Amino acid sequence: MRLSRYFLPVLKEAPSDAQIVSHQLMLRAGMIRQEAAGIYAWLPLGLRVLKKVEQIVREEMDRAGAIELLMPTIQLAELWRESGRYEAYGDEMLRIKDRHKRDLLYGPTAEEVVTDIFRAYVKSYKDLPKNLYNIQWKFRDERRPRFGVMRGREFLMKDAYSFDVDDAGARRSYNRMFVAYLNLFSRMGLKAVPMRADTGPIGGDLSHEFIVLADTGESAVFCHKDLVEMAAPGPDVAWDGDLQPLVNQRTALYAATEEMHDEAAFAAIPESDRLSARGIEVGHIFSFGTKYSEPMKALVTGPDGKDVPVQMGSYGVGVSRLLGAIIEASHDEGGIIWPEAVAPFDVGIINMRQGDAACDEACETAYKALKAAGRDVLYDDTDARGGAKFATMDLIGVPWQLVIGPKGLAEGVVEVKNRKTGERHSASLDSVLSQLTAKVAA
RNA sequence: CGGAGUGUGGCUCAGUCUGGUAGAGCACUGCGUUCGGGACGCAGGGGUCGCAGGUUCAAAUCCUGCCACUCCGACCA
Repeated sequence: MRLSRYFLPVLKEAPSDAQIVSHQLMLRAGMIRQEAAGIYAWLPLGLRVLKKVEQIVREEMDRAGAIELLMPTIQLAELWRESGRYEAYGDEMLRIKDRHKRDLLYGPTAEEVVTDIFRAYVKSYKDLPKNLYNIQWKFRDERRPRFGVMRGREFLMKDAYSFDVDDAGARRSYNRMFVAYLNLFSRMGLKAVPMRADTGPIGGDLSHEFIVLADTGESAVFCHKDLVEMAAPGPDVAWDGDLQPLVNQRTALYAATEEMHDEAAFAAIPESDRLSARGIEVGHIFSFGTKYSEPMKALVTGPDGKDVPVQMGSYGVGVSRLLGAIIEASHDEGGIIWPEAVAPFDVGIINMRQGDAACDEACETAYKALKAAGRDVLYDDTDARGGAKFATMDLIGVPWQLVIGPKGLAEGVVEVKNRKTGERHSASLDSVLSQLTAKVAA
């Protein structure tokens, strides 16, 4: 992408409405624009990152055996009356009527819809287990939206729903999501710690929140230090085998949010291993049995010929919230430091002297070569000064910055800078290009 | 929903107390000089001062009502 043709409205100063660093940086980097409290337009740069985060979530869900579908944002009130949640959900639910005065709502979650879909088609235990997920916009009319996309009213959520014939199957489904979540957050450069959680209005008895540690997090958290440094299991686990040992490895160590905190259990940990911090909830998984299948009559016929309500679980990831969480966890004075897996661009080209024939030519060569190698490239071909170009690249967090200017070219070299470490080195354009194009294969 | 605060050009803000022709910096346009970490000069464009009503010769400024946004709390897959 040539910056001169792109839409990247960066701000030198942070709008005064933004209080926390991720919100300020998202606004300054031209990623989002607020349209109303808790409602944001995703500008081109923000959308790029959102799509990359979404794709990682999708890949890890698919790997764990979940199947993607897409459910509507607008749902029928009738389904929620069946489950009993239409009245219970309260003002957080945005309720609307169509031209026939029929009660509709903008979905805050999709247990009812997915249960309706499931019950329409699945009748036998032989079709189980199943896990259906979608990545769709949700709306919750929060009393107090805040912190930009961290607690928006409209937000993008991945929500998966598992269906099993018995408790043991439901447990296996839960474990698959547990492990998938560890991998998924790890791929985004996040250290997300699973913590025992309250099940809230969703109900059920088995639940974990996945918490990213950050000073600006909304909840206080307490855990064993080892949990934070524990590496993710990786993609090659036995997805159809027994994942319980992997889960136990984590759940054996103390970890709880404020609501579930047990002071005595925490005190039992050696003091040097205790971690008391703040965190951002980026995922939440539940196993809740027949809470919905029973009232909504989602029944399957078991091996004994008898109909039983299906055992369900639901598994959420706040996709749009993750962008805020990543920035909270990874930034400096200059701006955002994107982990390479989610960076909006892989490489930035800085033309230090736009209009200089030799500079322009070298930049064009680099731009074409990197694009041909499949890299996402942002070429700053504007006539801004070098300093401003560096500032923009740093602000939006481009991991690799290729600096091409008349001074270097006179000596036959260009410069490469790493956003995260700040390290730079000079080399010939050819060798730099072979390095930067090779990174994509790695 | 309780408490606190803020609405003045795209952004950051001054001006409001004490009413008298709407300001600055950044950004934007033109010309010129510059050019390796957010340049400089000259000349420009852009604002129903959140909305509505009231007081007054005169309202960004005073009064009343409303709206929006932010923060703290409560709340919260």
